[in-house]
Amino acid sequence: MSTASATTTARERARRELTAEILSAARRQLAEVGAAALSVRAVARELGLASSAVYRYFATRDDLLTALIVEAYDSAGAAVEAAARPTAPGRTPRERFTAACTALRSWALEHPHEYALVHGSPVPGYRGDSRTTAAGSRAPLALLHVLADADPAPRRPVSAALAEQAARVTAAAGDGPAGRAAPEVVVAGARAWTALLGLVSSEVFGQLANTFDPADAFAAATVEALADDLGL
Amino acid sequence: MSTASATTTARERARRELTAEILSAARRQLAEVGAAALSVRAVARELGLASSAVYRYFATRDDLLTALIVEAYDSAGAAVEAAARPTAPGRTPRERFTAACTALRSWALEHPHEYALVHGSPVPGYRGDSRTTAAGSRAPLALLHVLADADPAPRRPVSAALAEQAARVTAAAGDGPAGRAAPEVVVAGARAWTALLGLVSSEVFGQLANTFDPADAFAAATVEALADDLGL
DNA sequence: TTCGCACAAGAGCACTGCTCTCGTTGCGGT
DNA sequence: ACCGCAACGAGAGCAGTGCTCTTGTGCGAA
Repeated sequence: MSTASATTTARERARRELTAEILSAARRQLAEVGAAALSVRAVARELGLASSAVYRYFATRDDLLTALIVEAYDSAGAAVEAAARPTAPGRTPRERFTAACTALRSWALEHPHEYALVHGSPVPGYRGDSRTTAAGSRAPLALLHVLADADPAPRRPVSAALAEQAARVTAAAGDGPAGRAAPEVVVAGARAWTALLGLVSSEVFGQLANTFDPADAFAAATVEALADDLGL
Repeated sequence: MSTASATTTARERARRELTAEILSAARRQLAEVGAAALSVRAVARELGLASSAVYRYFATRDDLLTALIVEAYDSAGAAVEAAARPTAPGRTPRERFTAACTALRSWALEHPHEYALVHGSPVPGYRGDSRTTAAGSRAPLALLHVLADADPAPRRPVSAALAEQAARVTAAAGDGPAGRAAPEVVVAGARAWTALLGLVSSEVFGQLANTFDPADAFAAATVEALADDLGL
C-alpha cells in the first residue's frame, strides 16, 4: 500500500480491464437471452476463458447479475434524470415530468431484459444490496425532484402513518429540493411512480397484448393523466 | 373411443389423478422455491417417480409452468371476481371496486411466487397461449364489469386510436355489461388496472423497502385515489 | 387369448453453477 | 538480486438440471 497508491500496477489494470470485459460480455448476453439464461460459462466462452477464471472476478453468478442490476438502474436513472432536467429555464414542471416518464418507458422498451431485471420478479432469493437501492433511487428521486420544484397544491391529505413514511423518503433524499417536499407531494409522487411502473411493466411484459398493444397512445394518455392528478 | 365415451377407464382415471398430483407437487414447489428453481426432477422425486415419467404428462418444463400460470390466473381471477360481486343489492360500485383491488393485493401477498409468475418478468421466451390470456382476463374484466355497472361520467376524452383499441376490449368481453362499456370507461379502467398492478408489483417485489414498506396505508390510499379518479 | 399401446424406469447426453488442485507469473519486501 | 506470497488461468470434477431413448411390463380392446 506504500507506493501502490499512486501508480497502478499492471495487475490492477489487467484486473480492471478483464472485469469490464466480463461485464460487457454479460451485458451482451443479458440483452440477448435474458437474465434467466445468462450463464457464467457462456460469458467465459465468449471471452476465451475457463469458467473458473470468471469466478476470480465475480464470486457467484448472482454477483454478476447484481453488477448488471446496478448498471441497469444507473442507465435508467441517468435517462430519467436527463429528461427531467430543466434544460431551458422556462420549461414547465409538467413538461419535465412527462418527458421523464416517457424516458423511462423508452428506456424500458429499448432494454426490456434490463428492465425486467430491475423491475420484474426478483431472480431467486432477492438481495437488498445497498448499491442497488442507491442506484435504484435515482429515477424516482428525479421525478420527486420535479414535483418538489413545482410544489403543486396537495390535492389529497395523507394520514399520519403515511406522512411518517414520507418523511423517511425526504430524509433519505438529502437536503436538495426533493428533501424538502411536503409529505402529500411525496406520497402523490410515489403513487405516480408505482403507476408508471405498472404501465411500463404491462407493456414490456406483454400484458397489453390484444388490447392496447401498440401502446404509444395509451402510454401518452396515461402520463398526461398522471400529470393532471399530480396537479402539474 | 367407442365405449370409453361414457365410462372412464382405469387408465384415464389414473392419468387424471397423476396429472393432478404432479400439478399439486409443482404448485407446492412453486410456492416454496419460486418459478426459477422449480425443477421437473424434484417434482418427480417428491412423487417417487422417475423424472422421465413426468414428461408423459407435461411434455416440457414450460408446459408445467404454463399449467401453473393458468392456475394462478384463475385463482387470482376468482378472488377478484368474488370481491367485485355485488353481494348485497345496495353495495356501491366504489365498495366493489376497492374490495376487488384489495383482493388482488391480498392474493398477491399470500401467493408472491404465483403473482410473480403471472405479472413478473416472462420466464424465458414468453408464451401467449390462448388459455393463459383467457384466464388472465378474468381479474381485469371483473374490474371493468364494476365500472360498467357504475357507468361513471367519463372524465377524460380519448382519442380515436384509443377508442378503437377500447372497442377491441369490449368486443372480446362478450355481451355482458362489460361489453357495452363506453370507450372512455374502458380506457380509464385499463389505466386503473395497470396502476394497480404497479402498486402490487412494487410491494410484492420489494421495491417499496425503506420507503412505504408496511404498505397497507399506502395501498389503501392509492386504491381510494384510483376510485376517485374513476369517478366512483 | 392375443396383440398393441400406454406406461414407468433407468441410462445417458449436454448443459449448468461452483470447487478444488495444479503450474505459472507478477509483485512487494528484504 | 532474490525469495516468497498471492493472484492468476486452466482443467478436472461434483452435483444438479432439462430432455431423450431404450427397455421391459401390464392394462385393455379386439
